[in-house]
Formats: sequence, C-alpha cells, structure tokens
Amino acid sequence: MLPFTEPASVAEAELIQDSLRSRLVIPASAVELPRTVVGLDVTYGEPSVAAAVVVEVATLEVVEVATFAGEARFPYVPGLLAFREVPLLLAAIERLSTPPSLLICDGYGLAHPRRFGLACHLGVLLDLPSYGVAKTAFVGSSDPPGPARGDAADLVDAGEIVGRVVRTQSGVKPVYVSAGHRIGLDDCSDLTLRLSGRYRIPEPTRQADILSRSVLRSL
DNA sequence: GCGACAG
DNA sequence: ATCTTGTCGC
Repeated sequence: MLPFTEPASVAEAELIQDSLRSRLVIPASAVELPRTVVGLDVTYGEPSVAAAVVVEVATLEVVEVATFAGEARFPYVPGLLAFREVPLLLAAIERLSTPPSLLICDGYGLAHPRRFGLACHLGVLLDLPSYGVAKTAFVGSSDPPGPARGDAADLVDAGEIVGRVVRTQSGVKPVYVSAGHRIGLDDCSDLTLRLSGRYRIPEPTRQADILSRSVLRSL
C-alpha cells in the first residue's frame, strides 16, 4: 500500500491529487462482486471517530466492526475532504481482522473537481476496489431520476459522465454514486441498490454512520 | 466578479 | 459535519 502524504497547504494537496490520479484504474466491464464489503464514515468531534463496518452482501448482516478515534489534522475544504478523513479511515480499516475487499465511502469518487475524490484516494492508497455514495450534490448536474426505487440518471460534469444519481427508495431523495478505483459505474449502481434494504443510504455506510456517532457519544 | 461548495 | 424538540405523516 502507498503511504498517506499530509499536505502543508491547499496547493500541495491539489498536487498530490493530480499525482495520485495517474494510478487510477476504472475497468470498462463488470468485476466479480466480493462476499463482503466495507462501509466507511467519520463523525466529527473531540476527538473525531472513524468507523469501518464489514457487511455480508447476500444478507446485509454486519460481520465485523472497527473504529479509530483521533484528531482530524486537515481543515474541511470542498474538494479536499480526503485529507481530513483518510488518516482516520486508514487507522480504522487497519484494525479489521479480515482484509477488506471493497470499500464504500460516504462522499464522492470521480465526481470531483479534479476527478479524485475520497473514494479514489482510499482506493488508490490501498489498491482496493472502492466507490462513493454521497447524500448531497457536489459537482455536475443531472436530470431528476424517475420516482421509483432503481430509477437513475447520469451525473454529468464538463460533458463527462462522472457518476449516477440513484433512487434507492421510491419517493425518497436520491443518492449520488461515483466510482473510486477498480470498479465501473454500473457495478457501483447495482451494488448500491443491492445494499439498500429499506433505507435511503446503503447498509454499510449507514451502519458506519450509526457506529461512529455512538462511539463519539460514549467518549 | 459573484456564488456555490462531499463531510 | 454540528448546534437542537417536537411534530407531521406513512
């Protein structure tokens, strides 16, 4: 795995993204789906808490969890979220007993100003398939997806399809899916729907959100 | 130039 | 993200 580099400035952070982006691999065809996936999230506080939750794809059951509490070292800057979250998330992932097979992040992958969001960053550093599921818009635009679960619309930025707006529950606000590394957009969308039981947010990141919040409360 | 801007 | 209760509705 590649080491995380802590940038000393916004300009340096952008250079790091441009450099790591050259290692991105996005396959054109479907990849084999793993038996389990890892949902990731960070809740901010003092300290902040990162959570990694392993979920079995077939049953949506939680198989293992790990957390890490520490200070976020980089400020929140739109487009540079990874520098705030990656160190904490890597520490949580390292505490899992089983090696992760696919990462699902709370945020964006390729749908990013420099095409290198959080999901790309984690995927490249760990050389693992990864993608992002965000709750609100960031870059690009789309037609509104149809009203039924499974309806979706391309997310387009600068004439490029960078992600997909996916309705995971009928009549509920859609989520924003974008590929991170070593997985194509179709697979990301399919997996997101498969992992969304009765909630808007797919189970892995939903559980990571719940866990990181509860751990922070208990500190 | 102005506003918007993942978490 | 977070500060924060009740409330409307399926």
